[in-house]
Amino acid sequence: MQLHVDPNSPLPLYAQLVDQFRQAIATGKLAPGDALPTVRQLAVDLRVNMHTVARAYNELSREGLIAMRRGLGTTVVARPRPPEPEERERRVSEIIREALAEAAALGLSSEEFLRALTQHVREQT
Amino acid sequence: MQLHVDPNSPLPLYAQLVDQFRQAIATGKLAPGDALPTVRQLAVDLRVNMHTVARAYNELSREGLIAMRRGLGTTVVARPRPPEPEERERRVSEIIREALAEAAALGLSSEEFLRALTQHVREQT
DNA sequence: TCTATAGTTCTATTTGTATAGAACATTGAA
DNA sequence: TTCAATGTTCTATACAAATAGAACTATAGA
Repeated sequence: MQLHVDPNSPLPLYAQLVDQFRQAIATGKLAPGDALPTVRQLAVDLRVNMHTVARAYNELSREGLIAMRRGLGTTVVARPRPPEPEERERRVSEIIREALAEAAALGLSSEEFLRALTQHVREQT
Repeated sequence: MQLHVDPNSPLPLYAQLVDQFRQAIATGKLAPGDALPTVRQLAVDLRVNMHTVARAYNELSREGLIAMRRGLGTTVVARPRPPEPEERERRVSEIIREALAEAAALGLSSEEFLRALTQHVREQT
């Protein structure tokens, strides 16, 4: 799993890590039982402070996604509870709205973006 | 133009403002010549400090998107230079990749997301 | 039991964000 | 010229983020 942090981003480092792990777990790239790098190791790899990694892990732990145990390391516990259909609907709309807005900022109409996505999905299969 | 800031977001307030204005300008919601709220006024409206708004405006000014003039106020100067086709291509891919990842985190396959987007676009017209 | 591993806690320092209040500088309009 | 509007600069304070280093605690395995 490739992780990266951008010290110049206005998003705090710990939040960048949380986002990436949350995403990886939600999509199954990290499955329950999988081990995460140790706090110290990841800190060295990313050239980041141990406490910064620990903070990210603690956040994920609070959410119930991972479990940290002294001497043992950290492992994925569970995939997040899937949202209610209504909430899910709302969030899909939000994803679409945001993607279209970003595409528009590049000069793409909704139709053009839809075409690009269609092609992308076709190529994946 | 409706603006909003979330004090609980890990993204700094000034960065939230920059994002929203950059987006509005890029999509044409704010066109060259349009006036932005004054630093003081927007600070009052958003219940945010004057310096926070000023910082956001300064960032946008540095990018050449707006011009601030004492006594006159702040106006949109230009739409951002459109990226080269190659760069544009790359960024569209990135938008797609991210949207699909977020959709996947909600349990949607690429095909399901494509279907949702198709429907969304149809409804817009 | 001993030891290495890995998370936890503590203190301290630096930097960035946000707030507050005040004063200053420039501009257009009265 | 005078004034109000608007951005600019300055000082100060509070808090969060990030870093650094050290010591502590729980665990599995030799």
